Amino acid sequence: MIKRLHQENYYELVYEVTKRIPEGRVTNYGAIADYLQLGSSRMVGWALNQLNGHEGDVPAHRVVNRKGELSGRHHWNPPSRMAELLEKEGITIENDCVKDFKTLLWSPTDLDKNF
DNA sequence: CCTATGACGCCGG
DNA sequence: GCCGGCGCCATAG
Repeated sequence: MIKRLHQENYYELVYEVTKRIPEGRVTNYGAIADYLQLGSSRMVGWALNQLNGHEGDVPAHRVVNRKGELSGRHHWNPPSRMAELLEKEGITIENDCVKDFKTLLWSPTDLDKNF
């Protein structure tokens, strides 16, 4: 489990999970919070908010809300950047929403299937 | 210490 | 399925 690899603070754990979202797929805040047992999906948003600009190798654009909406787009500059990154991976965005969200949704629990 | 504020989500009506 | 209410909890002030 990831918690064993990096027992730092919770936002480091959030970044670790986010880095493992496959290209062309997305996940939501709640799925990450559940997997890490954070107790609140808001904490995932907080963690990603700390990146603000210097995302580095963390594909934060692949995290959307439970409906597939790009609720975090306003925290990018420009705000359209989030959608652009997703479309670059072959994902279609309609009305700030991931098209075919249901089928593109990836869950961190898939990681444990390898063990 | 206390209140407000979220890149959120569940539940009930 | 669409709201409103509420629970959640780290942070900021």
